[in-house]
Amino acid sequence: MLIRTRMAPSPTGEYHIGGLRTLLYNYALAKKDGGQFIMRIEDTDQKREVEGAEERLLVVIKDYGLDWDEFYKQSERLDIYKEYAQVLLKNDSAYYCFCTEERLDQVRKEQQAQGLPRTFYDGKCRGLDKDEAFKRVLAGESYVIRQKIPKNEEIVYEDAVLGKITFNTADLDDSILMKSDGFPTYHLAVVIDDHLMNITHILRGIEWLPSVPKHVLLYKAFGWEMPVHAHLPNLKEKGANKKLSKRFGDVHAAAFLEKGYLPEAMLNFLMLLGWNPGTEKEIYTLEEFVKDFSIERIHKTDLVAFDREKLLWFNGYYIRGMSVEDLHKRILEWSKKFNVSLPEGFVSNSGQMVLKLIQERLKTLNEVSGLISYFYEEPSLDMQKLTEFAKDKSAAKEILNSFTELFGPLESWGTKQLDEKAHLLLQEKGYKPKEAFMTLRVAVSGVTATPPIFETLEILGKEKVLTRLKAATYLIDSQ
RNA sequence: GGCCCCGUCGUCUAGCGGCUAGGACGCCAGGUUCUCAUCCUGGUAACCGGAGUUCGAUUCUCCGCGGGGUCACCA
Repeated sequence: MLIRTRMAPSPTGEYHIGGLRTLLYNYALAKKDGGQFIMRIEDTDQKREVEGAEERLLVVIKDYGLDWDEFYKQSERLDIYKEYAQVLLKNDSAYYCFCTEERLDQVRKEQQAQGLPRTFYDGKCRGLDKDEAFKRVLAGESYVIRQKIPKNEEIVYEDAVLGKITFNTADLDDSILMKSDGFPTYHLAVVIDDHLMNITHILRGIEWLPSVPKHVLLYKAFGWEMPVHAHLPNLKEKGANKKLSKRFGDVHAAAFLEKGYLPEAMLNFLMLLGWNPGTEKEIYTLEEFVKDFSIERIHKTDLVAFDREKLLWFNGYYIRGMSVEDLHKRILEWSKKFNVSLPEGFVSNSGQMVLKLIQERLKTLNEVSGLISYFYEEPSLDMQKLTEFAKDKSAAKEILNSFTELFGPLESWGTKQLDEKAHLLLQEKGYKPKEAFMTLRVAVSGVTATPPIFETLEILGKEKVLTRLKAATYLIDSQ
């Protein structure tokens, strides 16, 4: 039997990074043996729908390199849900309920006042005569359809990850299946759709676990076979037992892309949050993951920390592993997509020479600008930094003058020659490597951390280097 | 609070009765070195607690403790 899985997001906001992980697992399970992955938009709550959310969510999923084989929208399937709700009504698994929201609020308040451990529907309409109820419906009275939960019945369910779980229907409420606006609730729609779409496996967040018995009952009422269900641990912030929160950083899948995280790095990071191959392999392409993934190796836990430091490491790892050409191309595409302006010199092919120097220092693409700025614009010099490596101001100035005299007459300008000449100079003048090179580094770049100095000088070019040495010397003189 | 789930280094995890409890990120130290980064080497650090089963429990059972989820005309 071919495996068919699905992802069923609601267009109620920006796509969450945790959703991407669930999607990834479902995707891998289906693709592993040539099955299908289905995308289904669960837009049955008109009130919560956010303008443009559906489109953005589909775009971001594709931006991460994932795709689907079939696509559905629940709002276009309303007739189907109505039809199947009738089946439930007929076989006594559901009933019409005419209670108003005001009355339900009132019931809840009373129950709370009584100090009951939980609130529940009091079953006022549960025993209504069927013909009587139908007449009221025909008369145009507003109604919902509720699931008729059997009293005190054990429901045993086998979770593919968690194992056997037993529920009792006494803990369940007669929840609403069909809303008064004619839209189904999640419980009804999900069961009907998963069945009609031949979904064989459902991997979803563990927050859905409590609704399983309702679904079991629904499958039973319809006489349908229940797909394999498996519940996944949720993502939390590292160090806090809280769901991912903006307070700690990005939570939207799209935001990570904008920051300059690579899809393949993010996917690799996500794969290992709740699953592992049982070997020590941690670097995974999507293809390899699809091949190795299995439900059996999903970790049985309820919360997994989203370690942003490890994500950063993965991203740097993937950046370092790329060819300079590819990385350069990726950075240009990224800057275009997110309207990030880069120096013209960097955008041109010669930018690759600069990129080569900073590649191993890059963790996210948005760090590029900060790391390359002094190659393209004059750095602002800080007197303190400029002189702190030499004995004093005049020593710093002397060092800069020596380098100016050394570089000025040079006809060829390459890393190797510069290196040799500079070291000869140090010997001759008796400068310590650190004081000389750090002073030089600050003078030409404005910062204390750069790629190796001679490579930096080579790319900067003789003209710029001499200009900056002059500027640095002036600065010292002026103070 | 009722119900349900979970519990190995700080974090992600391996482990499926007997291991010096392994790997990765982080952190620390050393090496490379003019800085940063990379890279290499080494190190740090964990079985929630208590009973029970057993010759032997991280592993099985029970209780406790801790954490999480859920109790809507939201998904």
